[in-house]
Amino acid sequence: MSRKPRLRSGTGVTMHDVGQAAGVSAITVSRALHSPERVTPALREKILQVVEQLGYVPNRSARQLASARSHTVLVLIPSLSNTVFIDALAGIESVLQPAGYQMLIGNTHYSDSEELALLRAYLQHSPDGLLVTGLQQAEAFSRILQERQLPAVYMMDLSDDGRPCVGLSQEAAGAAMTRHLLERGRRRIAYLAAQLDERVLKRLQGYRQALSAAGCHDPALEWLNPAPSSMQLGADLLDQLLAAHPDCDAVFCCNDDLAIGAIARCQQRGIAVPTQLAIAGFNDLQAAAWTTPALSTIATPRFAIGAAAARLLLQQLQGQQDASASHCLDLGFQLQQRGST
Amino acid sequence: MSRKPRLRSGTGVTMHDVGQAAGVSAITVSRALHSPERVTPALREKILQVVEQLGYVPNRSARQLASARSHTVLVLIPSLSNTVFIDALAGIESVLQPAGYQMLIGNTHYSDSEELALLRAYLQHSPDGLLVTGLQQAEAFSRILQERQLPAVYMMDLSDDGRPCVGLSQEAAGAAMTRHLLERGRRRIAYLAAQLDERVLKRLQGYRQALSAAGCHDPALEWLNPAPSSMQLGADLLDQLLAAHPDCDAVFCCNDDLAIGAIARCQQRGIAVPTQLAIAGFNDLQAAAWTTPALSTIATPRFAIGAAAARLLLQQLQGQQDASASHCLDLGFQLQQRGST
DNA sequence: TTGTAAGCGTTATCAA
DNA sequence: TTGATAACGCTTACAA
Repeated sequence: MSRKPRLRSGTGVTMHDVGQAAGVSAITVSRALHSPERVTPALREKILQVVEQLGYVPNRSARQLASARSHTVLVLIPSLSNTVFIDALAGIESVLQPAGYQMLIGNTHYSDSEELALLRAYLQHSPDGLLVTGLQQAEAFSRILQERQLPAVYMMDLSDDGRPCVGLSQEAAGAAMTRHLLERGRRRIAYLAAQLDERVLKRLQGYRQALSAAGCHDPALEWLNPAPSSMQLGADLLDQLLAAHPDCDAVFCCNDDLAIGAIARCQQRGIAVPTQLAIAGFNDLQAAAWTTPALSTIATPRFAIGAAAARLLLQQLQGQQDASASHCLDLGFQLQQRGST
Repeated sequence: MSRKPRLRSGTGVTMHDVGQAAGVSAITVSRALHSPERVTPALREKILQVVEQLGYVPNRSARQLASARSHTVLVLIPSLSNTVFIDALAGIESVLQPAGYQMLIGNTHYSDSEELALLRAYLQHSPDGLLVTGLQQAEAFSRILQERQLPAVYMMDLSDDGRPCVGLSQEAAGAAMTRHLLERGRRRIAYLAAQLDERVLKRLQGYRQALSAAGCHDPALEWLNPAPSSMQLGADLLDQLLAAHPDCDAVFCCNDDLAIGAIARCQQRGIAVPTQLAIAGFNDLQAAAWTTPALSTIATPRFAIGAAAARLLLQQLQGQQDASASHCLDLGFQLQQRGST
């Protein structure tokens, strides 16, 4: 009675094959690979040899199906073209990969609804956990996480509701840069912003606080544009701003891209930076140190944030979290003063 | 006889459950979802309703295991911090996601051995195909692909051995920029390079050809450094180069990062660009248009390359490839002349 | 410490 | 057009 042969993935070497060749059963091979301590050293040695010989590659689908654990983490970031998130990704990778976890990357394109759609789509992979950028998601988002009991760690900002997070206070950072400009003697300080995601708006809050405290907040100097950030946009917005407010003596750009465009435009227009106009950015991208003059900015520990968030998530996955401790990790920021202020 | 209950992933709603609720069998649900034409429209409608109602989410592991197809593509890129590859990634994503394919991203860190290790590791996911950066891999690499009959498309360069690829002639691009500098009247043209991956070396070949043809090739002006590219390195290498060869009248940097650092250093040192020294880059990153003066460079269609490579791979996966046609897609490049030359 | 039996959720095969 | 049955390769539960 010939059984019907089905397509086989990979080389077709299974645990069963390895077991036969080593004179043991499949389950022993499984143990030798995943819980070495439960198998006699000599036996384990032999099994590993056979694995090598036959070129056995474990089948992850089968493993997932049987164990109901995917060893997979879904990472949601707003953009691939923003170095900030790529750096965080690199940090995540540095932790997840050695731990045997796979990361699935979802690009939300700064959209709540795309984010939700991605979550739904990636649910098919039954990720063990999530790393999410920011604290604000679509309403259904957290409901789904709760229904499925999916652990998540939030990155880049600090939560005030007990959700585990790793990041920095965007508000404090915005305030810090604004105070720096005040200390440099500026009073007509504009906030130039694009994209207007939650982090950009929190920096705006910090900017407002600092200026209000100093008694020089002027809402007319908040120059906001929802378009995606770019150097070109930075240059354009600077032109607009100066046309409307020629008395402006400093521009705090919500990120380095805008700031680099703004500085270049000043060069083109012969506006002296920082004498006539101080310019500040945010994030400390590599290029910030190489403009003329070099750009003052806020350095953010993106790689460390990604790595710490991944570590925190792994702890949760491995059940090591104290339900008591609120896990909100503030990794801070650093003001990089350079020539532009 | 109570069966032992096991951990269930996700919500625990299975095809079987959906089938029961809709009064059909599981297999019919499967067909309703994946081959609609094989199910009565009315029935299909009903099934979809139940799917919605119960919040059914297909289990990808089970699907993979049963069908021996993972709908997953492994993408190998040398670096996450280089925009060039991120752009390609975005192009890939734009094709793969709508087609229902998942991309697994492997970061090789510019290392053949890491690349091989990644391939081995990701084999566990039994990817249906590969998108690989560059043409040069470790020896075992292609052997594994052959053993497993894994289709692969190579990106960023043009193969001369029939392997399917999408990219541009790095050599021709290197030659084109060099000829441009010659046309601008330069004769002492240096090649400033870092990282020294295969693409950088091919551009070097193009540079050599063009200069030899013009009778002004001087090997002493090839300034190569294996360290990772950075703006800092570009500035440093420029200093070294000029110290050794003060008569140099143009510098062709192997990428924009180096070039941006070099231009900034010229500004700092008061070297007139391009009058005294012309500077050219490669890739046309966003920042290239915003240096002072703006950087002349070679624009490369990264997004399009990623997208086309993904499309080509999908064709192979769906068995639409003509074995006859050699699939080597040259998407070309464009010389962007700006102020620096 | 090792093995046996059963089941994870889906799809391929074959039959109705 | 639909369904019954048997895999897919692995791991859990339990027994030896």
